[in-house]
Amino acid sequence: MTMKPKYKTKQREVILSYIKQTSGKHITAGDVCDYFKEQGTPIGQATVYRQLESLVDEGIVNKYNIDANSPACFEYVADGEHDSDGICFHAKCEECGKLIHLHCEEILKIRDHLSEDHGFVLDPKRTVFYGLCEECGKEERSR
Amino acid sequence: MTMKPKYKTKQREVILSYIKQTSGKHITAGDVCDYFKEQGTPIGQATVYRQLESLVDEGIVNKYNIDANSPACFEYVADGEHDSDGICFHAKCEECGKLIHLHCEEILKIRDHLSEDHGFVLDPKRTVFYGLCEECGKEERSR
DNA sequence: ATAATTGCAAACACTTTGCACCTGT
DNA sequence: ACAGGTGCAAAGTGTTTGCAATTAT
Repeated sequence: MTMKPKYKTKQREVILSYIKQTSGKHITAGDVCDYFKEQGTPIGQATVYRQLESLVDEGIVNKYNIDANSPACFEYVADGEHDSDGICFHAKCEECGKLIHLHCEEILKIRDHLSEDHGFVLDPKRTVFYGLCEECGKEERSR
Repeated sequence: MTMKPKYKTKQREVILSYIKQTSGKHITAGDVCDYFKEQGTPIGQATVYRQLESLVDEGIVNKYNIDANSPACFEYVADGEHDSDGICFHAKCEECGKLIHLHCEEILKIRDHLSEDHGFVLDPKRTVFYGLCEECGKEERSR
């Protein structure tokens, strides 16, 4: 993984540029296709999937599988977070969809535990903690 | 959720019984279909999906969406664990696809941390740790 | 020149649905 | 009797793939 693309194509450029524009939001492969179709410069869906895949491999974009049967979400990795050795984890609220960035130390302990006791090398780029955020958790409890 | 089924059918009985037998393992809807086909008592896949769905609604079975593009996994909720908030976490190897069950205590700490320090209520059913398993991690390093 | 990328359409895998028939109550 | 369940086949989704044409180096 993390292999560089060989050629710099028009499609790659505009897809990356679009995904940068939408920083902070989650977009799906379909969103990308739709966007370029609307722009009058459609890109084949196979290309979109392939480019997104390689952007993920390169660590430029994160991919989240929210759940089976809903399309995968992609999100630009904020500048500065690249290659940061996985200091940033993400937690996503299942209720409101909010994405929380976890930069804290504690989280790293789980990584060490998995590594030491289970021999499992955790990949923070791909791992998302799902659950309920503070607000939504409160609502849930008050019901 | 947690609505009771109306009728007690043959299919429901045997599906539940099979899923109890496989406690501790993850099985897919396809596994269930295959099993009964091999037994010479096939059950329509629509029925399997529908019954699994209601077992999940009833809290008798847990469903895990490991990732898009691989089938959903089902697992019998061990007696006594019902409603117990789920003690089992999962780690999936990005390389070989192996799924590891994490039943250990340590993992629960992350849950407490997220809850106490971030107000985030982690959902173990939905959360999957991605990374490299022991074997694949070794291979990676030896390259 | 030649290796990679594109894009179409077809293939795929998993899951859901429509509907006529069967079963449990 | 009749609500509910079954099972087939068909439709739906999201994603991947084969391959000939195109493009970047």
